[in-house]
Amino acid sequence: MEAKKEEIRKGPWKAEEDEVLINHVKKHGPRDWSSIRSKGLLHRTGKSCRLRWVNKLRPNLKNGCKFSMEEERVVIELQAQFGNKWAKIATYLPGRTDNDVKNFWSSRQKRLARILHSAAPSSSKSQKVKRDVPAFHYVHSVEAPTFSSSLEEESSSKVHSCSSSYTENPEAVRIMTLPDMDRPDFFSFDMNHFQLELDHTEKDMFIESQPQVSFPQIPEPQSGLIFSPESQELLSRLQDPYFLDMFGQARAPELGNGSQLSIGPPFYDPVVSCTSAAAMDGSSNNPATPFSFFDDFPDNVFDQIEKLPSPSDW
DNA sequence: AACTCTCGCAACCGCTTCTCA
DNA sequence: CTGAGAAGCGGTTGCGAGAGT
Repeated sequence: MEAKKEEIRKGPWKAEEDEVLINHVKKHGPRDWSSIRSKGLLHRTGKSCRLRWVNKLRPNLKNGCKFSMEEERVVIELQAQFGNKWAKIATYLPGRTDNDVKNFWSSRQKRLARILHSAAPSSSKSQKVKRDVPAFHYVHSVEAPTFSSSLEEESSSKVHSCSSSYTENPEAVRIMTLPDMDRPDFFSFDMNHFQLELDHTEKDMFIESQPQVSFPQIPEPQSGLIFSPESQELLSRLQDPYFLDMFGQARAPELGNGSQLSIGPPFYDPVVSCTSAAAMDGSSNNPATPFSFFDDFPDNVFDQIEKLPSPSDW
């Protein structure tokens, strides 16, 4: 008649269960998870109880609060430094759990992968759907691409200037790069590279502060490209310095030169950041503030980017 | 209005590491 | 030292909500 003692409940937690779990923690602290079930308090595994506590019930969690820009930055940099050590990364982000960080990262990666994949000529069929061609004016391109291991040398590679508003944002460092993907199928366009033009001052600053990486090149734009304001905004984000971190370093956490990262252990107050009006009311994209480059990539941002010849052709 | 797609999130699974008898 | 159980961690899955068609 009554449910078997062995029956283990799964799925979403009820408020009553949460209450039982909270009471248990009040009495015994966040441990002895298995005893919750063995005492018959809940028909959940200890593992499940622990997870529920850690991810949802623990005090001071920032549930329902989007990652602030600063948090994004931290995650990107720490992921580059530590790899997928979500629990470790989460310790730098008070109020965030490893699950939060993991979900944040994977969803952004997925979005980015989709966007980049849609840039591939072979997959262009799937990209037309949502938006019109973005407006983005390439003013000119200069010099031919060169490949070298030196960033200084790279700075003379093929670059493009553009008329988007990013040029007015001194915070924006103007390089984007793509990951050195170890999955050959990640891009079907043969790892063509991207690079945007630096103005000299900022470029020099960037060069001084960044590791040397092989810079992808922005494919030669077709003349007269016009991108929507939305895409211009996106493209401006692509020039965020942390874009470089994410792609250039994220895949090489074990590199000995992780010291090139600019951050150290906990260095900001994400709670404050979370509770700021901008973070809470969704206005964090206020153009007056540093942008969050991950947000809202238009699906077809790379629609007009042409395939480059593979480096072996150069 | 119905359907599809994408995203964010919660929770589970399986493996590894830790603790303790 | 060793083995069993507990705890921790990273990867994956499933679902609901919202936006787009």
